[in-house]
Amino acid sequence: MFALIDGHNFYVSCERLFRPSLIGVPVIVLSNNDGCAIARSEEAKRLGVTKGMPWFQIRKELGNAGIVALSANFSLYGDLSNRMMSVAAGLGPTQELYSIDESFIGLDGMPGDLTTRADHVRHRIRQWVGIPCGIGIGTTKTLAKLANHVAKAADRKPGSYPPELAHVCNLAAMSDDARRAVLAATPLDEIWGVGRRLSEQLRDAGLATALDVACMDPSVARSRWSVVFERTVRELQGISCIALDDAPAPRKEIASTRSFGHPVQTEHALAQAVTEFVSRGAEKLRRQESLAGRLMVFIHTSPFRRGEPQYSRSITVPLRRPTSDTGHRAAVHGLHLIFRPGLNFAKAGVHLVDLQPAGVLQTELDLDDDEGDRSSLMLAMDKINAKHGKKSVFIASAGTSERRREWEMRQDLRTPLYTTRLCDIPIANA
DNA sequence: TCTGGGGTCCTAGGACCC
DNA sequence: TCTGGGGTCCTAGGACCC
Repeated sequence: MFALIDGHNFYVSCERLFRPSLIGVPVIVLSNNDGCAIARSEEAKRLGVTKGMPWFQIRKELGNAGIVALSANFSLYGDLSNRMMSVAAGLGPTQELYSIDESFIGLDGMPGDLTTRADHVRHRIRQWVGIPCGIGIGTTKTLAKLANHVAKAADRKPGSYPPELAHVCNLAAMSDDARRAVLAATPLDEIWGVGRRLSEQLRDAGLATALDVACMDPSVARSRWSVVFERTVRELQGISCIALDDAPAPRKEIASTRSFGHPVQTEHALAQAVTEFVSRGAEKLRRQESLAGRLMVFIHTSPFRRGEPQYSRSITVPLRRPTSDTGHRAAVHGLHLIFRPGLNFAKAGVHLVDLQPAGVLQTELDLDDDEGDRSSLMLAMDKINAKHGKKSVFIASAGTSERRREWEMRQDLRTPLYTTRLCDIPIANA
């Protein structure tokens, strides 16, 4: 038995916690670079702001609708997520942190009425952390996910589902008929694992609802589509195929990529950006105690600028030996091999791949090592940055603040780091 | 003028090697 | 006349998730 807890319009709820004046107002949170809407309040959704809608388009179409737009404040969301998840953990014996605003809870062996218990946890999160949540319960993760959707829709779209399913929806506690009715009222694209493409194909095949998928023959799902979809069908039938993952394996790949605030033409500016991406990736690498065996660099122009020449290339560079060194020059060398002058570059990034645990690396004789062992330097950097704030020390070739504006992203509308930076903590006046 | 970032998994073609 | 098969690596792209 599984529960899925999620925070409603999570980023918007985090912002409203510290600015109650935003309650009842259409609010959106923008992606990095203030590009497009990644979170929307209910009011903003009702105005017609769609998922991923570009900010310039929102302004053009809804400029005078009173929408408040904010730049993403991931330090704030991450901190509130930790608080929410630690309270959510009280629902059952095991927990999987699925995303910043969602968590699966394993409920096997829990005595008593799970619906009531879930409702208590929901209220506790609301009271202790301040984030409104919904909870879905089912015998498989896919059903718990679907139940979570029902809990949300029953509250917000009157008539979509029976109103008593709002906030907490326990599919496992329903009669077979009631559960079938819920599945029959759920459209294809609300099924976990069924995206835009697959739901199109399923519609063409004559299916319309989650109930239709649940009634499919799994072997047909497999032969006509894929093993992944077969698993989805079985999960909807109540056969658990996806286990709770409460101890996730270390990442297989670490990416650090950014769109630029302005088009970038020079190799010099790209090299600064790429250098910064490597340091960011290497920090994450050290945090999970891994080393990268290879590194991939890519650059590309903006696919949205139709009239302009397009260019997109990537290159994978093997590292002389696995490393998590912030200052690694391989990315800059790779960049040099794929760079072409005379283009407006819109985005670049670095993927660290072939990750392996740092512990098992055999030491070698450093007969021709040009960099030497810099692990203590990295340790010192991480400590300084942890104590004095991000980027207190950094690689100079990533550019100093004066000269990096050329590629740095726009983020003009960010709220303070209310909970993670001392000088940003709000002061309440008595 | 202005369109995110970070993941996983899968597929496919070409180069290269034996 | 008749021109293999299997493997790896690299690059590229698509589908899905949040």
